[in-house]
Amino acid sequence: MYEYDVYEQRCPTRMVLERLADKWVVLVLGRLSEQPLRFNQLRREVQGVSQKVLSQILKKLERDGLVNRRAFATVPVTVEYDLTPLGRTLTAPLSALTDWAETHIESVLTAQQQYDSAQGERDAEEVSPPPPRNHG
Amino acid sequence: MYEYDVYEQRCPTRMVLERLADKWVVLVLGRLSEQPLRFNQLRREVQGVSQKVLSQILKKLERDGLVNRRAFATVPVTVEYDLTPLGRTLTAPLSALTDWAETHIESVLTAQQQYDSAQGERDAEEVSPPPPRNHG
DNA sequence: TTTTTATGGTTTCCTCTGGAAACCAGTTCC
DNA sequence: GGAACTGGTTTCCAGAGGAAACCATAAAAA
Repeated sequence: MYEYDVYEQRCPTRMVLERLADKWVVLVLGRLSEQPLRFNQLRREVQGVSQKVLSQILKKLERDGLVNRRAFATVPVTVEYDLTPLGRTLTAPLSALTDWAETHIESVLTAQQQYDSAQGERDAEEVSPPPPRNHG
Repeated sequence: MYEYDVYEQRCPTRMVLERLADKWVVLVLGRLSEQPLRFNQLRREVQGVSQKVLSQILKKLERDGLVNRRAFATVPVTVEYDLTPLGRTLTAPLSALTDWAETHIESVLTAQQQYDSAQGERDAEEVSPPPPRNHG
């Protein structure tokens, strides 16, 4: 509806897409969709995130209204993160992505092997002779 | 199935997710899902991509078996890109992402404004008194 | 004739982000 | 007296991304 279009460079929706289309964001929101987690729990679950990036991401997600941050006055301070109702509406779309990765990984690996092994043939690249249509 | 898990750092599915969870990849595949496009057509449609990044992405997507590249021996060479059957299985999951961005953009913008205007209050941050559970 | 436009890229340069690791404050465990 | 836990911030460096130039070729425009 309206004039929003992610393909336009300055559209706010583009900013949102840039936030979501990030490997760490997908993984963090995926874990939080299962249960609330604390900072270091998240860090261990999402293998490979640095502390810096994780805290940056959580801050941005909180600002976007996708993640909720609660601090408890325990001995070492306890901070718990969980999804907001808005963040929950992302669970299905994002898990569709990770699901796709896990179900089609074999096809992708096969394609990569074929591509790599056909390297020599592409060096003698053959272009199709007939022009498809004019382009001006 | 099996032992694939995107949350493990060295899992091949993680590599695939890293390819998909990229703003340019989402936009490129989104346009190609509508119709085959040539290089410069894509460049104009996906506003903001540099030529370098676009060619890098198309090469990787071709290697992953998601995109098909065909060259025609026209006067200036014509190169056409379109989705493979495997790439087509990504159309629904990816358009779910862009659709989310366009339908929830208002909520996100509102959340950002609230977050920014409540900046002063968070400087005097109040932690919840009761500890939720022990953590060791 | 010279300039401009188009094709599809590659290469160079520079900035900005991401990752690794150190550091910080406070308390409990050994 | 350290070591380890909590949740981060800061520093430093390498690598990725964006802007722009460059490449070859040909048609169209001036």
